[in-house]
Amino acid sequence: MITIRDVAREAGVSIATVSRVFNNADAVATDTRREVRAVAARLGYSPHGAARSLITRRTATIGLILPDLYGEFFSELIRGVDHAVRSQGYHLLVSSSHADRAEVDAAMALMRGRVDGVVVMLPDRKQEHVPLAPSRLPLVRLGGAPHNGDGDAIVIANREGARAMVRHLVSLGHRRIGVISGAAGNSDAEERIAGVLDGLADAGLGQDALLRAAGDFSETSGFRAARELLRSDPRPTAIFALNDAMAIGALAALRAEGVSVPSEIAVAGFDDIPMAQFLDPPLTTVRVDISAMGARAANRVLSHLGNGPSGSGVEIVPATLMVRRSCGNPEAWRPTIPESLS
Amino acid sequence: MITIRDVAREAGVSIATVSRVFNNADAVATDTRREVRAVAARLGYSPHGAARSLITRRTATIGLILPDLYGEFFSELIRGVDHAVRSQGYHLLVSSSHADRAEVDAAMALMRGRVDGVVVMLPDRKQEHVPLAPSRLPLVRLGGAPHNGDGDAIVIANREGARAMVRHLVSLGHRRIGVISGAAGNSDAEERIAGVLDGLADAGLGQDALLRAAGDFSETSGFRAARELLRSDPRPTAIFALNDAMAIGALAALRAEGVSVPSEIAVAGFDDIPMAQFLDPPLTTVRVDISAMGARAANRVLSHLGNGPSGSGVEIVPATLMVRRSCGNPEAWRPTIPESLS
DNA sequence: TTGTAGGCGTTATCAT
DNA sequence: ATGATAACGCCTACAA
Repeated sequence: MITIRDVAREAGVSIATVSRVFNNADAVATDTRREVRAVAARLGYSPHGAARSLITRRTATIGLILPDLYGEFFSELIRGVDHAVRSQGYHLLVSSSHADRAEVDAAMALMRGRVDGVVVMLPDRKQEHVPLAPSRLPLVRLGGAPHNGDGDAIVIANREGARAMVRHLVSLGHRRIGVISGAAGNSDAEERIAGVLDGLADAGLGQDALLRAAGDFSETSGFRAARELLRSDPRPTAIFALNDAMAIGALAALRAEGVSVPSEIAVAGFDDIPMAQFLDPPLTTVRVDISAMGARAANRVLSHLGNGPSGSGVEIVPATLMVRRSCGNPEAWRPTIPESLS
Repeated sequence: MITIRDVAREAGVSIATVSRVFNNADAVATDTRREVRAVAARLGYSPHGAARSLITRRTATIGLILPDLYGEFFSELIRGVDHAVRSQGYHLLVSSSHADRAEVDAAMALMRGRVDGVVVMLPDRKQEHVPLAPSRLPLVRLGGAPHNGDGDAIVIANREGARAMVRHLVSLGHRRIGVISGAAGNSDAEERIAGVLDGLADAGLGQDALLRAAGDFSETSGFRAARELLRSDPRPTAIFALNDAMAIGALAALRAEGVSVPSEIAVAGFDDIPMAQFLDPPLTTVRVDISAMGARAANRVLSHLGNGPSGSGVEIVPATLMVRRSCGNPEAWRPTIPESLS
């Protein structure tokens, strides 16, 4: 390994000077600086991150802890976080597939001395109160319930979004709505259920307008749940899956059963799967800008590190109702075509 | 910050002993070990990563450098890499959005002392010969051309996949095939073009069977290119977009123009967008297991670090032709339904 | 079984 | 403007 010493020796200066050059300290003669840079380039030297952060007490890295990495949701999320983080000169340390709280704690412990702050998405509701005690790192929670005691958080407007969807469905004349719920204990799912109830209440409809079927956010569970809903009598005229993956599963089930969508049964989803807009039959969804959510979380952490404007508390990311028109109509595709081409 | 000293003092032992406990050294009395663990837990101590890796000369982290993070491709990729890496107790440092070689080099320099090895996906063909010189890290290239001088690499069977697709299209009777090419200079795209030519040659067809339109792997460019292909006379009976995103753009264009798919014009794609199978009109694609590709790359790096079986050289990930039947037929959806449910 | 001490590569504080 | 040197938190011979 080639160290700062090698550069110093080769350039005929002290290591302090080399260090100054690489830290853009001003008190270095222009000639010296140029010489050092040249030698460093020739030797292929670059500072050692670990050594630097040991003395500096900053790693220029933020950690991202996720429950799982599946589908476009996390792709978007990581992209948002990465973008925000890099724009401030930080690195991104990703750790995913943490099914329970113990694993999250372990991941956080492993991150000590590797990151300056961390964005955490908890896998489960009952594990939502993050222990700020052991970890003294700036921490921002991502997703989950809005009111969650202490700490910063970026959460989705789950309740409002679901409420808007139900109101929309009711306005289309639906009086019997099947809801495919999310993973048990998942607070995003629970918030959305609450929003569904809100929406029904808004419309003055009772619980009999609601048929529930259990899902776990997976496509397979959506397929299964939709088939179950079809067996109820009378069956629903609309199915609202609490995330897009399950909505897609539901579409597959309806197609398999020969049910036409949306004329016989309308299908709605929730989340952000950009490609959902290309699906046929059409899927009305509540869209969330996941990438922006990730960026906000990252910026929040960075703000605690002294970068950018500071903020704290719970921030809510809007969930917007996206209505798709019937699919046979070319107009329905219009929104997917860039403005400049239409 | 709470250090190993604090634990040592509190537990009434030396820091060496505490260190031994945390490194599972055997030469520690059971009582001592238990006591140290208890104190550490009470104090919320965990070893400092930077300090540890400074002396250990290993960071237990591997880096992943990517050109961009868009769509499910990278989600899958990261998932594969993350999984492989974590199973060996390593962390994952992600750095994306590197549009050109200079940025890749910068990212690699920044990673010195932060990672033990690195997986790099180059943004561009002419930048494919990675400089192993400055970086002494184990490095595995991901994607790109198979024969690329020195170094390890995991690449997609681009040529074979594209060839299979063309042969398939020809076997369906298509004699005029529009190809939407990929980003200029992108070697995956170039390999696929070569495969297309192979396929035509196999069928004894000349260049007149091929209509080319330029794309850049974006959905928008696919839309634009498809519209261009429609204007040619005679127009193609099949359109093969060199990745799925462009294929989706092409579908939108055909729909906008009122062309029915696949009866009037068949559309084919390339890559791995799992959701592509839910699209209607149906999209025949060459599927690549991106997640597995990421895992292989990671394992290759890890093998150079002494974990698992060693290997070297270029490894090729298969590209499989996935044929979708007509969409009006419920059978077409069958493959998307889990076995256990059908 | 446990403690002592040197050093990992860098930055920061003093001198000069 | 530059150089010596003490940390930073930890691991690991070597001693005890």
